[in-house]
Amino acid sequence: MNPTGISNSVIKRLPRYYRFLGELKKEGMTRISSRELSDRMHLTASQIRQDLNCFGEFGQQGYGYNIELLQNEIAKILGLDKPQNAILIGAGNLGKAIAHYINFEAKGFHLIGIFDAKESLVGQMVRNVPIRHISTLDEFCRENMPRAAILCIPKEASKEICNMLIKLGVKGFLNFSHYDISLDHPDAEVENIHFGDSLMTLSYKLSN
Amino acid sequence: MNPTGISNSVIKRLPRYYRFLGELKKEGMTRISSRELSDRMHLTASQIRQDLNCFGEFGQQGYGYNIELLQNEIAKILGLDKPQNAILIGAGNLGKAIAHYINFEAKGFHLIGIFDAKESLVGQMVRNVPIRHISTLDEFCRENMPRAAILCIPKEASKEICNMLIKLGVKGFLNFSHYDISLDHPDAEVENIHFGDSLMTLSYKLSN
DNA sequence: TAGATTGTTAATCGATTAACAATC
DNA sequence: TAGATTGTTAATCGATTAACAATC
Repeated sequence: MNPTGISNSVIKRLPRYYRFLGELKKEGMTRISSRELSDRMHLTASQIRQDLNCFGEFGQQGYGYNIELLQNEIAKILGLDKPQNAILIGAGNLGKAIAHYINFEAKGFHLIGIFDAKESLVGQMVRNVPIRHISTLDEFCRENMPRAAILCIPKEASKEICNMLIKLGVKGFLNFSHYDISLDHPDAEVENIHFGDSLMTLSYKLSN
Repeated sequence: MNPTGISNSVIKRLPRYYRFLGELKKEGMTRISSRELSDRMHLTASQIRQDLNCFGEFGQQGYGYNIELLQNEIAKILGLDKPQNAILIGAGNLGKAIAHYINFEAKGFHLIGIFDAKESLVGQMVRNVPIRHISTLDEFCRENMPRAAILCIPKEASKEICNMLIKLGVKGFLNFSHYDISLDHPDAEVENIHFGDSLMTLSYKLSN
């Protein structure tokens, strides 16, 4: 369970609902029942209704759910309507890929700065955001107060930078490094993405 | 539950055990009790013992676990000792980042090919693996029989390529695209990595 | 032998599914 | 009104935690 009282399992499913509803909208559909949505997403209708009812009553008996309306509600629940400032640390291949391909605005964030330790990268623009030198991070944060940081740097660097960012008021992390933020900072909100772990899990599944 | 009878929750924790044991080894430690490991990893000792006992009896009463031995056992369980051939589809920023930074050999795989639709990339080497044109994928697979594919391409392309790869004998996917492989191919092993979903989850946590 | 710590069973907790009355 | 489908409560299932006998 979370501070909000909603279980993590439910929250983790919300983005997928959001995506599916977006596709249905694109297909020109306007309403859908929990039953039909469950068929499409390969879940149970029960689960969908339970999940949604954590946040309110968005459907109508005998009718189902209005797709556009429901998608908007989920957007609000996820906070997509109030983007928060985020910075990206590390402009190597991975950092650049993130900066290039992720539509931050559509995911609830506003990318306001990119930082790297490599002088040669400083000044380059990625999607209208300039890469700055890591030595200017402190000052930048004091001025711009980002709420979230995306860590695309190695483990050792992450520990130090993360410590600093938390002192500067950063509350959440999208963490690509192997540094285990929560161990040192139990109150930080962290989403870990560990490619290596996913590969090993896949290896297990393919080996057994 | 899995074909192997081990629950997914357990399997997902194995890579983290593996990483922690590696660090303990680096620190020069040789043994550890479930209690001390649980303190370091912020889990319960019970859970650690339960998890490990799914696969065998690796500890000793009154002593604990031998770190090196346990790490090796987990490596075997994960299949890291028998690397499987994998190919990477899409050599944009993300694909390149993956090819550059991930130590495939250490994660149970052997990267044998990289493919892209962009002619200008063809022939470039990434870590000794040449980028090939996507039109040669079919032939390459027939000759080299890769077991796994990493999809770093957009949703639409993924659907088509994935279909083809499964026909060519690919069994597992590390999927960065929004194409929902399991819906069309229930028997494929899939690990999804959706940056966007993780960002939205983070947005939720920072908004509530 | 006494102390420590495992492997394993039993108890608890939480998440998912089923059922159904309420209602559009 | 009758049919459909929700919201919600109850039942089931699975995962985590606690307890403890076995044993090094």
